Formats: sequence, structure tokens, C-alpha cells
Amino acid sequence: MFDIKESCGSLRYGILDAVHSKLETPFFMPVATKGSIRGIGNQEIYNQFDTDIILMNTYHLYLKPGYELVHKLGGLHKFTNWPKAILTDSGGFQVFSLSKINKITEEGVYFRSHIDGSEHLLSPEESIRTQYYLGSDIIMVLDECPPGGSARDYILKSLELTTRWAQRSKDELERLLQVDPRPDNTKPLLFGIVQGGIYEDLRKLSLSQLQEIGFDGYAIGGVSVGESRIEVLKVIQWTAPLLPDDKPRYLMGLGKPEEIAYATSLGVDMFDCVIPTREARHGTVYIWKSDNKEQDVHQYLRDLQQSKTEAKLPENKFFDILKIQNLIYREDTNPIDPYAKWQGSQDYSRAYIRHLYNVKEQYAMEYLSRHNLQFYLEMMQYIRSFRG
RNA sequence: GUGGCCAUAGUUUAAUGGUAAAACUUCGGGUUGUGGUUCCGACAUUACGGGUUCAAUUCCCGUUGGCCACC
Repeated sequence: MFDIKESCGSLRYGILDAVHSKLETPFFMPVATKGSIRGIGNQEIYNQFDTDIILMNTYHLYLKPGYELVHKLGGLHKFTNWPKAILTDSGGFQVFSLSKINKITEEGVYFRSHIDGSEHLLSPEESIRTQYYLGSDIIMVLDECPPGGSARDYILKSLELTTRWAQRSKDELERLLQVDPRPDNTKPLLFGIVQGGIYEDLRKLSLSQLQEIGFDGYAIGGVSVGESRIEVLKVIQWTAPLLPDDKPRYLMGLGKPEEIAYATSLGVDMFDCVIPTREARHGTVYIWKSDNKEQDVHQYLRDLQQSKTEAKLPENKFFDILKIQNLIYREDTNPIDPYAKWQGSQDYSRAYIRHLYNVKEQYAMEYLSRHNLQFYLEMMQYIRSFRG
């Protein structure tokens, strides 16, 4: 299911067999919350983007259109015409981010739909059932994700609840595989999620409880939910090396390009983040620093290896940030990123895209989303090509 | 020509005898398992001149400009 082919320091290169795709690690998953990456069609992702997996969200798909419909229409892959792998998030993060409208109990999370106000119970079993019948390739357990500033006591209690939910999640998946095997007889992977906030010992505790249950992969959850930048780096530094060597390691929800590079250098294999697409919609663009993109990324990884014992990021980055609404681009006839190589990347000037952005033309957001996503995926290629 | 109304941020509008509020625009920043165009911040000598008052954007007079009605 997961083979490590090579490694370079703590950085690992492997192949993850995720039912619909064999995935080269480390990889980044674009976020297609409700079945589509905002502004980009799945066929375009398939044809023009270097990714064999995307992430979709159980919470949203549960509310609309519901797993019964998707199941009836042949599952997510057929329904969305995305033939490669899909990882579904469990809804655990929404429990945290929508906490104003929900209540957490032993049984699960009671919440009100943000769409029509109706009340629902999302239990571990219901989450797994939904993901199973949606046809997900990688299923995440339902977890509780306490906010950054939570008290240690609360985090401890929460982590133990997450463990109990994880056991119930695994039981439910095994039950479903028995009573109602998928038509093609495929078996999705199931990942556990390590919690424990900013406390090293609680992270260890969480992981050991999850390992006792046993999962196909392990995720680091509850990161960048309000902690300081340095705490985020420390949690990754402590937790990543603890995760079992022979299983894929997934850092949930992160991050900025430099954070992803940092985490790969500590042995993390999988990432997802809304940053490239959300920031694009808000005018923030990641661009390469020079034409030597691959060398620049490799140099950054070397710098990371040098400073490995410290939880900090090297100063020389391999990219710049461009804010398209800034006045300096008003008359700028250069393309958004002269060093980008994706199809269409050199077609329009900064001045033109800035104009479209300022008058709120949808195309500006779509174009910048394409760019940022291409940037992220290209960065992952260069991380995978690094050998010291 | 006579009478009336009006003048506050780039724009459209608030408010008050105690030195001005909002939306949009403009400018800058944020965004980390996405509640689909978002969140935060910045930007005004209240048309001009004079008067009353401890204090005027507010009350009074005049000037200029605009709108309406009548002749």
C-alpha cells in the first residue's frame, strides 16, 4: 500500500497506492470542497495539472447533495468525472471552524446546517458511512480539533474523545466492507488523526492510542488553528518523526510554500491547503524568484537540512509574493510570473489581470487560482526531485 | 427679475452648538483539514468671506455655484 523508494535525510520518496491512483510522495492535494476546485473544472485538472489526487469535504457533500444521490449516480469519481484518487475530509475541521452552530457530545457533533438551519448529528459512524458511499479512496476519521489557545486539560480530554471516535470509525468501516462491499470490491484507506495541540507529550499520547487501533496512515491535525508561527513549526518538528516510518504521514490543512518544504524535510508525505486557491481569489500570487526554479527549491531544502535541529525557516526563499491589486502593477506589461511554464501562463499582462481583478471579473480569480495551484504542484515536483 | 431649497471624503448620503458617521471608490495588509467576490486598517482644515458664542460643520449676514417654481 505504501512503499518508500528512497530518502534524503528525513525527506522520503515513496509510492502510495490509493485505489484510483498510485501517488508519488510527497504530494499536495488541491481542495475541491464541494466537488470542484473553485473556478477550474475537474477535466482541466486532469489534463493540465500535475496531480493524481484531490480533496473533497464530507461535511459539505453530506449536506448537499448527500451521499445517497452520489452513490446512486455511481460514486464521486463518476459523478464529478474525476477518475483519479480522492481523499475526503471527515468534517472534523468544520466541527471546529463552525463551532458557533454546533455541540460536541460523546455520540458525535450536533450541528445546524449553514444552508437551511436544519439540525443534524455527525457521528463517527455517519462520517465514515458518508465517505464510504461517496466512494472516497482515502477516508479520514472524524476528530475534534480544538482551537489554538485551548487549555491543556481540554486538549487532553478532546484527544481521548478523538481516539474513541477513531476506534468507532475503524469498526464502522470494517462493518461496511463486510455487509456492503463496494461494487468493484475496492477497499479505501483509513487515516487516523493525531491531536494534542502544542504539547509534545499529548501528541505522543494521541499517536500511541491511535497506533494501538492501527491505521493505513497517520495525519497531524489541529495545526495552524490559532497558534503562533513558531509553535506551528515546533509541533511539526516534534510530531512528524514520531509517526510510523512505514505509513504515509499527512499534515492536514497546511500550508504556505515554505511550510510545506519544511514539513517534507521532516518526513511528511501528504499536504492539502486552501491557501493557493483562496489567496488567489483575494489577489495574492506566488511567483518564482528566478528561472532556476528547481535549483532554488533544492537550495532551500539544503538550507532546511542545515538548520534542522531548530524549528525555523531559512531566510532565502525560492519565491516572491505578488499582490495583484497593488498600484505598482497598474502599467506592468509583464506576465504574472515570467518563469511560470504552465499553458496560458504568459498570455496576459499583470496590468490586464489587475484590471480584471479590480472590476471583479470572475476570470481574474480563476486565472490566479490556476497560477497558484500550478506553482504549488510544480514546487512539489522539485521537492520530489531533490536528492541532496 | 422675484421667491424657495441646497452646498459635508473621489462619489452618494448621515449627524450634531462641544472640531464629523456610513456605503461605494482609492491605497495598504490579512487569509493555513474553504460557510464561493472575504476580513482588517488608512484617507475630510464640513464651498468661500464675515458675524454671534467659551465653543460654529450646525445659528445669522454676505459671496459664489447648483436646483425648483413663478414673472
